[in-house]
Amino acid sequence: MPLEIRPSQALRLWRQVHLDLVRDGESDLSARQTAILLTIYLELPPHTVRGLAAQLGVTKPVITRALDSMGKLGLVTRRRDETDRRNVVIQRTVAGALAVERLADRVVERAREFGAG
Amino acid sequence: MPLEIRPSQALRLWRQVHLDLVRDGESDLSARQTAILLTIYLELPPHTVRGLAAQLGVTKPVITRALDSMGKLGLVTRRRDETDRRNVVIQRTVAGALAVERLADRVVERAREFGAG
DNA sequence: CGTTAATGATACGGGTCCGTAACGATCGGG
DNA sequence: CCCGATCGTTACGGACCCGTATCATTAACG
Repeated sequence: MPLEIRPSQALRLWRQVHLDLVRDGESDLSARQTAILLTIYLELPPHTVRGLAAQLGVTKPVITRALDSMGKLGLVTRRRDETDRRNVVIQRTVAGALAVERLADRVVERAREFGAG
Repeated sequence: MPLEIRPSQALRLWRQVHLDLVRDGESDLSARQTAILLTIYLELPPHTVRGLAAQLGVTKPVITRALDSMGKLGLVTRRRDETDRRNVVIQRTVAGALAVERLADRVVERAREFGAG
């Protein structure tokens, strides 16, 4: 059972959530960072720098830097893979899970406000 | 009749659309710019720098610069208000309307793909 | 008029992000 | 054992964005 949504509803939803993010000062995350964060929290582990770069279609430094900044915010953590020490495994954090959950609630909340548009 | 959407659906939708934007290189727009663009195309004109700044809760230079860059991309245009030449009226463009429409279709398309999640 | 208020644009210093290229660490196969 | 391949990181130069402060232009009003 697909999720039915009209173009005008989609646009109003997109605008309102972005307005919320800007106003609450949570617009620190770029589109890339958002995609990375949600991939980490929605897709099955393990997540590596290379894997994320491939999924997003960007270069590895982009992932490394995004992990740096999101790590500073406490949203993710890195750990060396002991079975193959070349790899780095990206791990979730409590703060990151909360941030993702907050975003979901925001979208759900704003969607509910919109009647037939 | 509100738009019913579950948190997990919201997150998958948010992730997938952001992934699309990143992969197609349309992630040039920051969260602020997205909010500005959609405000211009969804809310009733006229739009001024000051009005947009107030709606977003940001300073005027943010709007000026966003209009500069979005103007370079052809998404919006500025015109002096002849009745009060201090004001600048932000106007829509064909390219901007197409970009907004494309975003809407993207969201609708991705939403449709998601079953009960 | 002249003064005050308001609008949008600009200058500046600081921060972040980008892609390319190079690097050190680690694995694996001959 | 060593050499190539792979992984993630860092260096570099350039571009963009931010907020504060300031500016020129225009309007409003005494």
